[in-house]
Amino acid sequence: MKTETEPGDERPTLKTIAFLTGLGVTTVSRALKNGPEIGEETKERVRQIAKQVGYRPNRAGVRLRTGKTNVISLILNTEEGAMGLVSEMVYGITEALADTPYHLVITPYSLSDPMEPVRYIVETQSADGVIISRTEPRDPRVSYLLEHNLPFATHGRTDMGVVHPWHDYDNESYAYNAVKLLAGRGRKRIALSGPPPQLLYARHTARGFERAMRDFKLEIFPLSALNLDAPADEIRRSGREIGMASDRPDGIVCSSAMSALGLVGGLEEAGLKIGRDIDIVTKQSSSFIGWYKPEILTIREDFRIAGRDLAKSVLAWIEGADPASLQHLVGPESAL
Amino acid sequence: MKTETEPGDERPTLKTIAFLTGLGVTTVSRALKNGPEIGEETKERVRQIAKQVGYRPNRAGVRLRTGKTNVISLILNTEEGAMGLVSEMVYGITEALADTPYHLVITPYSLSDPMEPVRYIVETQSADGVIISRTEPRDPRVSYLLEHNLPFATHGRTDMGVVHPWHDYDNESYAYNAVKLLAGRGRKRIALSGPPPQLLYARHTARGFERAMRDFKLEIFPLSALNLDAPADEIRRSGREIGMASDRPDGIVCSSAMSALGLVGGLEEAGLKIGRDIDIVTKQSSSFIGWYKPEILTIREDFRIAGRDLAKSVLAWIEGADPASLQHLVGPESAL
DNA sequence: ATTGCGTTCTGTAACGTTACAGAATTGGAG
DNA sequence: CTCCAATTCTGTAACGTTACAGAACGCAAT
Repeated sequence: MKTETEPGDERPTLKTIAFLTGLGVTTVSRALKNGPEIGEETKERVRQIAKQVGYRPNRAGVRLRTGKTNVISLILNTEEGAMGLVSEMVYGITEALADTPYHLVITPYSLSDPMEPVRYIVETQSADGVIISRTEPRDPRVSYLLEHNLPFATHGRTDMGVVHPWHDYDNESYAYNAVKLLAGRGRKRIALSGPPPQLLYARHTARGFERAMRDFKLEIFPLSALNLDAPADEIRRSGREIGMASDRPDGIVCSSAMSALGLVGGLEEAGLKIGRDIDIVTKQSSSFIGWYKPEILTIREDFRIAGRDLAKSVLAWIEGADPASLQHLVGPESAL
Repeated sequence: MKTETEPGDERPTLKTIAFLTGLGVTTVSRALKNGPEIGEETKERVRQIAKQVGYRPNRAGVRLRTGKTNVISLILNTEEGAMGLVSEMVYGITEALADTPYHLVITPYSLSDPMEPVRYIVETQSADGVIISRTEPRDPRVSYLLEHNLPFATHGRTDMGVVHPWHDYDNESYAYNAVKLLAGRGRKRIALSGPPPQLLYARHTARGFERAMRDFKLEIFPLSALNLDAPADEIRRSGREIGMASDRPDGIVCSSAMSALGLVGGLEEAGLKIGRDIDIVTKQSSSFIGWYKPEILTIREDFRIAGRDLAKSVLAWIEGADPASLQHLVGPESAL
């Protein structure tokens, strides 16, 4: 016969439903998974009762039995300062995970050992998939995860002749469009304040910039030593110097809102008026630039879209999709 | 997706250690928990082997058996725009969780149903503790969690005659110090651009502001309709109007970096120079203000500390501490 | 000797789930 | 009527852990 009496007070389990329907636990389990060997009528009845008692599968039970964690892990470097990036990306990921059984867990790492969280996750099997930020051109985490068959997606491309899902902002297209914007406003001498040269997307940015400069027949104002990783006051000083130079540019393409702010600060110190004497274009991930200086031209980079896309790709890979089909280059103009 | 099963390739469990030591699984379990009924020598031997084989307890096993999830859930509103806040707080939390078995999972909610994630966590027992942001003076989530005996901590105080752990920035002290700063620079007519009045900390801010204004015998420039929730262009326009008023203030205390930027934009449009004609003080949670306008006076609000403190409080409550002892008001001057 | 007792260890069962092998019930086909 | 096969359901075992009730042992007190 069946089991003892059910108090009804506790969290409902398969057993509860089995008791209420008079079916076996196994049958209930199969029914809720819409298994083919269960009668349609029975399935419906089980589903009804399940909804009535508010059944929610116990994650620990599933995980113990099947090994499936229903967890996506976002690996974050806690030392990076990129403010808006993290929250927006997290929001995007949670959006993509909202109607799935997946949870998002944040796994931090310090620059002293970037491999640590990845190893932890693999060794303890604590996630079904991983999202990596701050991807490097040759990223050891990527090789490690591939070796251990753990699905993942990277924010930013790699350059190691290996295929995996990624999402990247189309910085080439950004730089091209930025120049185009400046050209449209009649600017002639343009400078580029790009990312640190060792990063892959510095190359993309430079390529788009140079292509546009050729296409629109503009003059490049060289700005070698300056990049986003420079300290605030240096960028600011650099802005002042640029502003005071006799052959100063009348347009600047900038790869981050932060450095744009620094430059603008310096340029204004030098007595220039943005929008009149010089135009500056920057990427913006949140709207705060508009709060202060609407004169700064902006092209959107949406990290929420990035998060959503990365999460979707990991899920797709988990479900067996071809990783080669999960690589997305998203430009300023496109919406996902 | 699955690799070949190699003999020593499996993840070690208690059974593995039991086999290696010749002990029973129970003994091994008790030994690793440093239980009193196990011989000291045995414990040491078990610990050694465990370390050797790299034993890590299986979370699903523990969770299924004991109900302990080792999860802290951070409940986030995905519609809020406060950029730096989230990432810094997340980092702070992960710091506090770093040397514990706890994981951080992000649970999002939309403004349309703030109770949803809290209910979910309680019903599915999916966390041992919860951290709540955007706390309201009378917060239904707080009552609900108290009712269901789930430990939690709130970012911001409540006003419902009920005791629970919280962490709050001392906005009264901030406003007082901000005025003091302006007074020290010889400013006489000060305006306050505070938080939306329905929020609890608007009251705190106003109190500190008014107290300082009395203490330093300054004149309040009234600024009724303006608060942080106003749209960007309105704040900007407001700044311009203030700047052009004949009785304009010579100092402004501002509750957020964003609105400070808007105001400064407007003031500069009106021809004022920050630091000469008028001084403006704002809270800053990241250093980006300094990137653009070093003339803006800033007082730090550290969300990383907030995250760390909140996480520590939740853990302490879980371990049985008195919630009344887990309430921290952190001012601009104090470090935790 | 027997009893009692503390110390140290052990086996069993259970948490909720699913894989698997098997059982009961149909409805035809022989 | 028997037999087969498809359909639908069931019980058992296992994932890794810990609570619990006990077992084996030495040792002291009766």
